[in-house]
Amino acid sequence: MPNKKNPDARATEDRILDAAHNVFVERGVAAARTQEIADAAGVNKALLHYYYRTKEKLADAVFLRVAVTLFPRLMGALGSDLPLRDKLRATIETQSKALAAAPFLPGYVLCEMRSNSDRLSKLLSEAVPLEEMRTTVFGKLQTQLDEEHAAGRLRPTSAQELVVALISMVLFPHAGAHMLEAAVGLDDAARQRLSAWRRAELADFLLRGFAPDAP
Amino acid sequence: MPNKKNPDARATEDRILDAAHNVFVERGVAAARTQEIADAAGVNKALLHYYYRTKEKLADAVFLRVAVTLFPRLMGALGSDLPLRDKLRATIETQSKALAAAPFLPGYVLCEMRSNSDRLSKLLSEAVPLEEMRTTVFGKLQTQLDEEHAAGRLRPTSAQELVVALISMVLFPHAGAHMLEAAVGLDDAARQRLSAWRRAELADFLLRGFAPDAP
DNA sequence: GTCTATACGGCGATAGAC
DNA sequence: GTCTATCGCCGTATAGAC
Repeated sequence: MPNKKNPDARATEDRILDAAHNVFVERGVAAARTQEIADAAGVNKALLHYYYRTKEKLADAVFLRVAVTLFPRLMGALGSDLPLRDKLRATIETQSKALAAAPFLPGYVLCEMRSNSDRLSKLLSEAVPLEEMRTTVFGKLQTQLDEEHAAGRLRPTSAQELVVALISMVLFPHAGAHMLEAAVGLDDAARQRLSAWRRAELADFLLRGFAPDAP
Repeated sequence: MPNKKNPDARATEDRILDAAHNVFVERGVAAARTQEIADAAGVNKALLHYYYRTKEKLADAVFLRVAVTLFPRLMGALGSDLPLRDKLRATIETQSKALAAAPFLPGYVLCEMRSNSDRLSKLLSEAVPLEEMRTTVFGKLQTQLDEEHAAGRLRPTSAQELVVALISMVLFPHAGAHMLEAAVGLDDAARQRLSAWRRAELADFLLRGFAPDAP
């Protein structure tokens, strides 16, 4: 609630959050310095304390905002009522667009969850109904996969298996960008070509992969 | 070279390196505390300085030992003279075995390279002939892919594309273990099932994926 | 080579004025 | 709500004895 001293206090809190987001995503929370965040937000360190109490709580706020955006987006696409192929294409398309806008988010989420999985997953599960969404989404998807199997178009396939394959191929080239650049020379241009390929081909690629042997 | 004070000085240096390895892999370098490393090695903090001067140099030593082990292992399998399908299977098999022994290494490498890619990739490229290995390995692989294409068994496929797909599907379930656990409920048991599936099926899965459309 | 003890610096947190 | 100033801790680095 703005007061007379600053009619736009909300904006400050948000500027801090945005600044923290940028610094945390770039450096990782552990290596990030609160001073750098304050500078980026154009405020004093003391204000971070005023709004967020501690660096950890600030990190939680940043993480939560990201996760609460990304997770439902993924689940929404996977849980739609589209037929299987369209659903895969839609999911890949949403993810690709999100990645084009923020290519480093997956790496950030991955790295932070790696060292703080307990705290962060608890945090996330308090904000969104993780379990419920998973059960309904995966339930529906599994039914589709079973139908495709019955129709002879897929081998027996678990929804989890398919989703992990999809996520791996979509996120890893970005999450592991630096690693892949060193290991296989995957530069920016190549990554963009790969992204274009995924949007056009990945759904069918996966369906071929899970298709039964030709008789 | 051991002296009379400690006939086994080399062992101390190695114990420190191993302890640092464990702590760095678990916490990430930025969040790791030298005290914890010293404790784990059963020595005093001062000895870390004696052998490695700074925490950063110690981190470099740990990273380098890991990277120098993993990278040639991958390239060795990919650069062998086996026919395509066997080569893929062999690569997957080596990687799977390495992952079974050290499931968290990919996440460690990924996260460290994420915030220190310049320093670390320079370090790595001074220790192993990155470029050369890549060119020969990818050259040979590309030839194989071209032959398969000419024989009508594959669509036009770039070696990089194939290798990135392979690495993504093998490493991501481990590197992003915590993230995937939260997002899709992938627990230890499921991860093991997935690993078994990869060893048995992934090579053929990829080959089907890159196969041409049925006529 | 290994230890004890300490110096040094920086970061997160906070008090208090405005 | 925002700032200046400062505290207190903790981690790294180092000196020096053995």
